[in-house]
Amino acid sequence: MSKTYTISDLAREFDVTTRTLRHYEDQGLVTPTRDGINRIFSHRDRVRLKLALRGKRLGFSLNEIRELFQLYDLAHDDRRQLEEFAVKLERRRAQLEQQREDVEIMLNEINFFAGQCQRLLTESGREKPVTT
Amino acid sequence: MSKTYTISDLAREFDVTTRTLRHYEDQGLVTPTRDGINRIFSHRDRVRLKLALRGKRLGFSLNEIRELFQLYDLAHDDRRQLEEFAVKLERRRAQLEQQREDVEIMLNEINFFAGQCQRLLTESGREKPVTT
DNA sequence: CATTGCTTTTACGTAAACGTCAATTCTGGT
DNA sequence: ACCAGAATTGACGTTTACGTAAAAGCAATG
Repeated sequence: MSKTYTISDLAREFDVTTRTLRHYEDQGLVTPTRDGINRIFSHRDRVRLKLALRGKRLGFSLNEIRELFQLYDLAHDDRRQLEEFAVKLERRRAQLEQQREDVEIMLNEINFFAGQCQRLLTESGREKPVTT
Repeated sequence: MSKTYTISDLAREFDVTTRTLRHYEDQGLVTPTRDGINRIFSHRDRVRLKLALRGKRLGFSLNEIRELFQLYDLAHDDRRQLEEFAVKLERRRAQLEQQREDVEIMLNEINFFAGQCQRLLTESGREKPVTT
């Protein structure tokens, strides 16, 4: 008997609304069982939610995320599915490597601009010195 | 007299539709001049487009991107604007560092799964050997 | 000069990812 | 028994980022 979560447990923990969790169920990203009418989320659901939110931060759509989940679930037996999975993983990898590059470039730019800002701010600070 | 571009020049180069470029003009991301009725994009527009598309790949909204452009344009004189700019840069930096971490995690996962796939595929390849 | 090709504006359409009621229902506590 | 605080299911609304179709204007080319 492993740990379970209510909808608001997960909502709190991951800082999303309950609406979001219901929506993710509709989209097949999580598959909570029921206690009567109430949703019960498993540890697996929690993991999937975490993965989904990471995917989202990286700009993936819920469809893409679900597709990966499905392929991961199905790809164990079927060879065709497995090959398809491998292909999609390659695409993702390429995309992620592009993204890694983008992140580095932007971080460099931001560091540069932040430096400029600091310079300008401290300069104008000296022009108009504080009374302390 | 520096180089200029037509709408389809840029569309081709960056692999977007002309509709997208018009939309970006509406949103104030690019500011082409006119030759009669036709748009003429400058080098500056090209740079901004490139920045905008990088921002998009990282999941930023057009609003956020435009905001950064505006702040960058205005932040040279006004100290308040400059401080605001610095604050927003910090937020972006935090977000990008989160994203960098996300990318690394996902790349590791993908590498792991891709490895599994290869293993399974070559295994099943041996079970059913090719006739060559 | 007619066609082809690229451009324009206007304007409605759409998919994704939830937000936001509304109307109930359930449950724990007093 | 009763009330407050979560939970539920619809179902319509909203924002973003374009897609798409329609109607029209220039420009070169055969």
